[in-house]
Amino acid sequence: MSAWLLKSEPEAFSIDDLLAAPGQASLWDGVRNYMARNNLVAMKKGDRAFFYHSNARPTAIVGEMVVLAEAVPDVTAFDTNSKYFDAKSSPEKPRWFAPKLRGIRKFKTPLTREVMAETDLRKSPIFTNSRLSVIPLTAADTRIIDRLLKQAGNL
DNA sequence: GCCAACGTTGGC
DNA sequence: GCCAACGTTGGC
Repeated sequence: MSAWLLKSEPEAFSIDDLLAAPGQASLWDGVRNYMARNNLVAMKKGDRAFFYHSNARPTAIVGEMVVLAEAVPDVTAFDTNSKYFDAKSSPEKPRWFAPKLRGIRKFKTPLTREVMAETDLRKSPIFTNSRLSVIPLTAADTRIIDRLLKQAGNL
């Protein structure tokens, strides 16, 4: 089982939006970056995922999720009215995919980027590739995150 | 709001 | 296939 960090701008889709959705679940759609897509497709049912608020104050891990269903073609790419429309993706030959995530909890004390930067997480793509919106976490990364969350009383 | 870093596009 | 120009992301 793997763990992931998924970024979203809270103005577009926040942890509160996820927890308010039916079944506290939502497709993670609209991702239009190949590396991020490959990571979305690699996510397996039951994997852990951390919800990260980007372009926010503060930027932080704000909650925890679980992968409910593996990625299916992202239908927003087929919708000409969607801001995620992509003419190069079709139902016959989909280019973009979306897994389904379920929110488990929102953390009382978000784990800020600032705090993460003081640890070996500095070596993770969270810091070395800050533009990647779907990030695989190593077992070591996950241990650090769990430790920090525990310290802050979130787990 | 600025801008660095990075990804994508398109001319050649 | 290279690379300049351009667009976007996301930290600050």
